[in-house]
Amino acid sequence: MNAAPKEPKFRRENPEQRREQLIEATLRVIARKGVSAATVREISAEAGVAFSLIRHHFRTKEDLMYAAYAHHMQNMAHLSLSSAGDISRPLPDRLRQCIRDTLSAPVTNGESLQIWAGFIQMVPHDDRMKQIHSDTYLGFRNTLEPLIREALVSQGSPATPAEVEAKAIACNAVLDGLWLEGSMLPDMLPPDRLTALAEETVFRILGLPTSV
Amino acid sequence: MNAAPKEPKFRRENPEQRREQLIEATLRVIARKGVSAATVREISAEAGVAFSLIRHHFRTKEDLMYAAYAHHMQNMAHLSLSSAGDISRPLPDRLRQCIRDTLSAPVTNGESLQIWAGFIQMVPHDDRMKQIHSDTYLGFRNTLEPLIREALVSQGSPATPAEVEAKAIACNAVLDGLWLEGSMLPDMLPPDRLTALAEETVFRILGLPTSV
DNA sequence: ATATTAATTGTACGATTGTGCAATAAAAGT
DNA sequence: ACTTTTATTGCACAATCGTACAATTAATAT
Repeated sequence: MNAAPKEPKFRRENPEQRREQLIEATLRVIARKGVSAATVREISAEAGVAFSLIRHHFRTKEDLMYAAYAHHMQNMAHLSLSSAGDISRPLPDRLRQCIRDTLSAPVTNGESLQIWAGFIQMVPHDDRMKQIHSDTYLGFRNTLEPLIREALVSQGSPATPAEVEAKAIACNAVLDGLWLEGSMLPDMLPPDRLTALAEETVFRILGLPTSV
Repeated sequence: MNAAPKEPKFRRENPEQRREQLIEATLRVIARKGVSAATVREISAEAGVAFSLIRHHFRTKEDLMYAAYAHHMQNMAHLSLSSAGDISRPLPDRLRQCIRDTLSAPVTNGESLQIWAGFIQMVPHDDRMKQIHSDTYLGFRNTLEPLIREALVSQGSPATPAEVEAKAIACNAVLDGLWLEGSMLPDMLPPDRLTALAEETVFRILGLPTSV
């Protein structure tokens, strides 16, 4: 009788894609309502699936959190430092680009901070969180260090490993601090202002000419 | 028969003191196990009282969280900047003292960071948290600014309001960033190292002589 | 001593949580 | 067309959450 093509009740997704959908739904929920609101039911509703599906793709909810944390951190690091290795551009340009990328959306952004803070408070209580944390943090600094070394060398400044490390930590701290403040008080500290402040401070730390 | 003095089953405490006990128990629990573990039952166990007592001293659990957040922030600010106003000491000394107080325990400290991160993620979703946040943050910067201004004036540097504010933000960012990193990686960045890095960077930002 | 006050306890309740498991159905193989 | 596979759903469950409220009991006033 009825030859109308029945609409399928759900789509079978590639497991890998589905995992990513669930991870991204998790991050959206955390950004919007905080970690405490990131329940399996809320997340699955955000992803448009039944809440029991989560446990088919992730052994526990914790596993989903691990995956979401790693995903978010790798994403932030990439957004911040993707221009660091572009050797076709002059050094100060690259540095400026990294500073700008770090201190404007979506990296410097209230939602990113929310996600970060939510995860950070789990780190001390969980070994796998610790692992993800130190991996991504050291990855960030290891990408930044060559830039610092190059800057010091170009100035004829002493570029001993100790010196490079110290300056890298200091520059990293400036970026972290401004990222923090810019994310929390976006009206008071818009991206242009943050970028200008960071450039001047970083260049001053490195002894580079403060271009004007 | 038995004239043994009955041991009272509990002590009636001054409400004000009890409130503070509960607040401090809350902060200990959050520091040790994270916000999600800070349930009324866990907190009251930490304080050594029945869990239903909490709701006699705080209208809701949220109210307890507000009080704990404000308490923690005021405490941190005081620990960090208590020497800022001591005009009997020369400026560089005061600056150095504030830097050291900020970048060593108990301010720079994994547990303080835990507490801070736990509360920070509540800020965007709650107006009273927002209020507490901006109050304490601006309070911190307003205490730091006179120090910056004094430093600039002592150097004969331009100390226009805009200039002072910019330098204050930069110095604040350095402290925030190093506080963050030192709290997360205490082994890699012990207080002495943090303090040395901060002094050099802050003095360089302000154009003060980098004493050696 | 006795009465009054309110800090404290004990228990119960509905809501929400992560998880377990059987039923269903979409997609791929035959 | 039929079977197989497994992604997906739907429902139930115990545990834990914040809250409500009546019963205690320490402390104070009379």
